[in-house]
Amino acid sequence: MAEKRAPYCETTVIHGEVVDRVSKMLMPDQVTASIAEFFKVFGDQTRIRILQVLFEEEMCVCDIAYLLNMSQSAISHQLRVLKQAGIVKYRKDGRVVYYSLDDEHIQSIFEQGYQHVMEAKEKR
Amino acid sequence: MAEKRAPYCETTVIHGEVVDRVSKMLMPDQVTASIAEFFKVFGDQTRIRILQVLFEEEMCVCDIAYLLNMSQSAISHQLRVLKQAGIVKYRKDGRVVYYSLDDEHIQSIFEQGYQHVMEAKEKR
DNA sequence: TGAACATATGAACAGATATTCATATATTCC
DNA sequence: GGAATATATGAATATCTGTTCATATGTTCA
Repeated sequence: MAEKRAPYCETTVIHGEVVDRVSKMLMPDQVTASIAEFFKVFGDQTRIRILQVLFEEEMCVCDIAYLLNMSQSAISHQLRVLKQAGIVKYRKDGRVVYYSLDDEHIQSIFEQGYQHVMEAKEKR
Repeated sequence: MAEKRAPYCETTVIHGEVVDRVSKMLMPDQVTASIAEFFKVFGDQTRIRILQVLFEEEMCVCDIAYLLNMSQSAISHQLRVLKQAGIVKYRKDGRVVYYSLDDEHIQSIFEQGYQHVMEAKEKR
């Protein structure tokens, strides 16, 4: 049984056994923080649009900016976020920098998000 | 060929053919916005921790707050976000409200995030 | 070497977001 | 009915985040 109360909900543990059992299965905070950090990258429309473009083809910064009708700077900033998350990689050819996907799982995750959105649409 | 330039990168379309082809495959903004909105929900550690708890078992607000050592209010606010995103559902039993998962795909998406994080760890 | 150009980056600002605090709502039990 | 309790919610606040703007970096080409 849970012996002590946290600073909150101090009056009673409503379901002590359940709490005890699940508390043993919790991931370290470091892991849950990393997972949240990873998904945060997908939680921005600009980055989703960039990824969608890169699913189709490797592409340079200027062309992405043109396609999405956004500033080169904005795209460059977001590509850095994607790069730091290990989601895209780049290669240089002269002064042109080509970005492409760096993780096979990304497309699958993306598609599951797309599916969820589409199913939610049907329900309405 | 792309005929006009966007307000940005006005000088040249670097790869006109690529841009033209991909531009025809872009999803509507409404869709990419929804996808980003969906993933945004996973982009918060508290919500990730709540989901992890609910993977194990249906649970009431007070117990979740206790388990995660957070205020009842904070948990309640986040459960609302999860509910509005169609990720969790609830049932009432007296004054106790039990939350559980409302989408089978969620666990799969979560696990892919977990895998990515773990693989990223190995690479270091 | 210098002009042109593709990209990167730091600072600043505006808008979004998570938690706290106070309080409302709704249910149970005496 | 009234006290206790589980949850929900609105407002306020502090922090985070995305874009813009100005500028730096690095490459090409004349």
